[in-house]
Amino acid sequence: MNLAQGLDRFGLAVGGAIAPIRERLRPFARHQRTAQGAAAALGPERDHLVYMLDGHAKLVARTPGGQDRIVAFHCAGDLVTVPAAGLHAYALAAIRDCNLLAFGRTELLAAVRDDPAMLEAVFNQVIDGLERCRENAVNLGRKSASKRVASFLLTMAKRGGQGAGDAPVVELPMSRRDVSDYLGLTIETISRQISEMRKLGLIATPSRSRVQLLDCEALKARANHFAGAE
Amino acid sequence: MNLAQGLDRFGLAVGGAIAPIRERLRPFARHQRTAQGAAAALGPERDHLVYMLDGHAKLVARTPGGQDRIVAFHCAGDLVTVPAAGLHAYALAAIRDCNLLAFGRTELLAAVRDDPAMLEAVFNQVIDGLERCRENAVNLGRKSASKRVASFLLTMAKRGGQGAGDAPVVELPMSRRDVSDYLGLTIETISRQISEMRKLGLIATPSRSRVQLLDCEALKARANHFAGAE
DNA sequence: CGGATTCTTGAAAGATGTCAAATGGAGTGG
DNA sequence: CCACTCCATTTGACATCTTTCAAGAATCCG
Repeated sequence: MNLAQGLDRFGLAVGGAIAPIRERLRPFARHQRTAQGAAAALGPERDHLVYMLDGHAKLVARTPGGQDRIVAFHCAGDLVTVPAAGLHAYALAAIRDCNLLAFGRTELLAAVRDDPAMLEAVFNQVIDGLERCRENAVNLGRKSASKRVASFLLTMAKRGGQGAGDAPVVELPMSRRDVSDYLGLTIETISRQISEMRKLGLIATPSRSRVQLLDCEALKARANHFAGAE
Repeated sequence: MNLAQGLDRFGLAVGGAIAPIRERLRPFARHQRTAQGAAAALGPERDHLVYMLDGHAKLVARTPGGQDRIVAFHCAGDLVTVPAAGLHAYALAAIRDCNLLAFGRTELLAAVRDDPAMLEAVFNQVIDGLERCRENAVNLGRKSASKRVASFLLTMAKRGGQGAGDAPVVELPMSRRDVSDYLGLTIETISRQISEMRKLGLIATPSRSRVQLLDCEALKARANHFAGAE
């Protein structure tokens, strides 16, 4: 997804006109290019909102123990809320090269305050982020690894939009390590789950970073665990 | 915490004047009294924002499998974002009798749009909710039960504000079942953790719903697990 | 005071984590 | 274009932790 399309998503919710929006926001934002593997340069002392023009990124929380936990994955068009350093230090790290627009929380609000449609778009995106975080929390609270991984694949498929009808191919730009840090499992467990699903014929793995969902219904059943105890 | 104090929190962020705020919001809100054990009557078809005047509540996500997972606990002064029914059906259920102000997402935005301070207060509260959800997600992603429970107690202590200096007493208005649904553990595991911490002298349990934190530093160490692998 | 619910404790089974080694793919250089 | 090397991923065996199932104790409420 390119810059124009990225802004388009933002623009659609707002009401259409793309160029004017970008121009309005520019004075309040810092445009930033972040190379794969690097973290966006945001001061740790206050909240930020980052609009992703391009690329893929992960929001990482570093625990006091020094371990990294991934809180969210984001792609072009997302507005990412990056908390100031509190109990955990947060960083937005690029999985693939990224172009970002970084706002201070207060500044973004000031920028969109006078434009009701724009304000609503920002509000909606923040709430979207909250709802995704909640879905993630629900997923993490379920114990079994099989449900977490199946649910993860389905979520990525929905967001990726590679909806090739019956058997969509999902791009996983992040490493197994990232997936494990996101799902609260080890890379070995992830790998075992992937293998098991492949043996069961639920998925195929054409390449290291690609997964094809062969049987979405069965995956949903695996994720939701109908009927039985959860 | 009573109604005035509840609004006060909201009011403080806004800039002080309490009565006018309540009056301004009233036309857009539905005031609702929810008895202990009951769920707030919110239509499932759209997002809501609920301001808690009073009481304690839990935000529950019902999975397709029919199991309940608790996504957040809330008390007076909180602005709770309640998502429309999607993958999970959400409900705001009262742990103790509650007085609520329920807004549609769009209506609340319309109500505060013209008041910059008010708008910022709402924005802040939504982002607060997001950040708490993230902290929770980080906590859930950590494997060990001891860390989850220790972290939970510390979080509740910070929010409860019963800061009796060295050994704060934390009120846990929710049942063990609720805690287990929140932390993704079984009630037995919760109970065992509580017992172990008591044996270690980290906490005392004056009553079923009260926990006294005898050694906060040790609890923090237990929660964060300094140095060693996480 | 008594019943019922909630919480606690115990023992065994299952699942995931840990450690170690082998495999395979991706990219590099010849 | 092919071979080689490196590193992420996969697989295996075992230890550990949580769940499960079952029973007993404590607390709350009427």
